[in-house]
Amino acid sequence: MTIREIAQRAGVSESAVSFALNNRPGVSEYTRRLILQVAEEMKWRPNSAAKALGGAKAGAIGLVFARPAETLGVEPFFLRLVSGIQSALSASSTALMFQVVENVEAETEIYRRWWSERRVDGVLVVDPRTDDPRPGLLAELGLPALLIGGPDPTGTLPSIWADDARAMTSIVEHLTSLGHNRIAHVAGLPELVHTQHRIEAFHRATGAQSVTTDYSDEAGRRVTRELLTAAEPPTAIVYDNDIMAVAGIGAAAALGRAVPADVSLVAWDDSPLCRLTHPMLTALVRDTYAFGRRAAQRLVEVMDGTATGDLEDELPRLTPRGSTQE
Amino acid sequence: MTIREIAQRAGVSESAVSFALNNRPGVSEYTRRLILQVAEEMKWRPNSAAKALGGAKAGAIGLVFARPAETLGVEPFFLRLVSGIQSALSASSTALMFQVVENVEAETEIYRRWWSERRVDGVLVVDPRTDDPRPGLLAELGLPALLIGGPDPTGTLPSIWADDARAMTSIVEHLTSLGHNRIAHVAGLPELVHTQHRIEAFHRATGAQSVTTDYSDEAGRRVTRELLTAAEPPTAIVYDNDIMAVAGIGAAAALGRAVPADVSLVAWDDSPLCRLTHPMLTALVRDTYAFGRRAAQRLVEVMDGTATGDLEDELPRLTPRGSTQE
DNA sequence: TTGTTTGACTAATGCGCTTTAGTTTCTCTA
DNA sequence: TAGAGAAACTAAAGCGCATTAGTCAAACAA
Repeated sequence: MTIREIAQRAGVSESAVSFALNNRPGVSEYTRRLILQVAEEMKWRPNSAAKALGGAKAGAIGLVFARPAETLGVEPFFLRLVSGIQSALSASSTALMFQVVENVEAETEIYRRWWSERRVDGVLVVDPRTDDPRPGLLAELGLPALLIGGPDPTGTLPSIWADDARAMTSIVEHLTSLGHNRIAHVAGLPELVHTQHRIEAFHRATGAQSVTTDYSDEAGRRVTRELLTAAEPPTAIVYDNDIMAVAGIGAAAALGRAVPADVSLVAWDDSPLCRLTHPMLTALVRDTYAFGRRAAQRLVEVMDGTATGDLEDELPRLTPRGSTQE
Repeated sequence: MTIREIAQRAGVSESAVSFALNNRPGVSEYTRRLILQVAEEMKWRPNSAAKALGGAKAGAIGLVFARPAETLGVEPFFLRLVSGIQSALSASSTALMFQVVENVEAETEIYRRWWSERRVDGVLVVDPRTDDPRPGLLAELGLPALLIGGPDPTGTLPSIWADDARAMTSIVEHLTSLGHNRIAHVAGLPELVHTQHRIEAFHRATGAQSVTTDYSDEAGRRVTRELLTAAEPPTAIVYDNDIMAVAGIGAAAALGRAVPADVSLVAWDDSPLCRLTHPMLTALVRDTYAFGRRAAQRLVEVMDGTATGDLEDELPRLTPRGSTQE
């Protein structure tokens, strides 16, 4: 199935076919229709390699997740994000190259490889970090990129982000409006920028310090136990992901504390997990699918130069369920 | 960074460079080393499009997940599998094209597209079904494929599979050895082949019928409630995934039934979820990472013709925890 | 009528690589 | 020492497409 066969069948030159298929001037309306019809009949599809070779476009974007193997894949976040990304990509029939690696170093290596092999036209970068080597590298390589999850502290890459600080403020406000004044925050990985934002916003709103963790259920359990057995235990706890919140609800039960009577719990990020507990977990809901979709759209715009700078996504909203009260 | 520049720098022809870089005969050892050194210095990487265009190999394999948007991504299965696949692929520097779609029809469309655009050299197919349109299509297209999760009922595609029937038997044996004789099985989607295998094995071992569901927490809760409030409630329940088992443990608690004193529960597939409950869930553990790895290796072998037919993976093993007893 | 412009189309080139067909040099054998 | 054969290397073609530079005829202006 090549362009040449179409040309033969239609009795025109290869160039005419190329013009017709790409909606370029140079063929009459009649010939264009004829060619399109023949191509349709033959179920022709452009060979992506040939296209990429000539036009210098790969027709694909890349996404890398850097996670240690053991923390892989508890969160529904990924699939939703990927799924949203693809919903935007399918319009421009762009493919997604996806890779899971152990750490950020491996991630940068993938970027180098993809770009030098011209496998992708751009990449989506997730989980911005403090002292992140990726923006610098990507700028140096000239590989178009969009940072998902926060304005680039170095100001190098364009980004799309949700306002974690305001979201944290809204959680704290919800809790204080319920009468809580001793609130704790079980944060995630300290090296992530959005963790910093949450911690700072939490500090501004409550004056209290957060505890950082590795997002694991184990950490959620341990920190909850420590908090609840302290001299002045908090009356409300905010967890940076759903896994820790679920672990926390278990730890509270094991200590004989009633949720929400003795302590209220809030999970950052909703998932079916939050509805599996008793009581169900109050959660901060984000539309990750839509987020991924918008991110991909924005990357496409960045790639063809029609957009630069940062784009703020909609604010996550709190969905109160049984785990908060008082 | 093209092969031509390397040729110029090294003072040889482009062909010589190509021979050297691909370890083909036709250049002396001395020249080969020289060329490799120059390539190394210039940090050259082959342009994947050019390579694909000439050699008709895309250097990538494909993986499609067909899931309705709302059931996306609670399971850790996916990232683990992908991660394992990539660990095998990185050796041959093959890329992974990944796509999430709504249903099997969309999945077949992706296969058509990928193959006609020559974006992939082969695909991994997951979740074999009864009346599955995919093996037929893939055979017709001539797109190399490996079925993950069960021998192809039509005998068309080579596959890699774990023995679900024997695994089910081992679970039932474990439960009967604990003294249980009224066992129920909350199965997953009835159209999946492995569900059928489990149901049949369960029937052979116990004489009882299974209940099929959509894997959701909601279904797990509902079925558990129905089972436990029946005239002769089971003393043990086997769930086809972890989500339903967790929902089940909640439903049992809501009905005032103690686990494992009143009813024992077993989850098919382990995950951190199973350790979040009280008591922790006895689970059937599979090494999904290794499974993915082996699957990718096998697909590579299938693609270059060194392997055909089915490959049985290791048997999942039961890890008893607090939820089974008596 | 002649020259110019425009539209429709074709020929030819190149993208970066692999591969086949040649060419040259060197080594071995009789 | 001539001839054959192998080894090392080069030249050239081709993969499928996009793109640029032509070609040719019809339509237009002077």
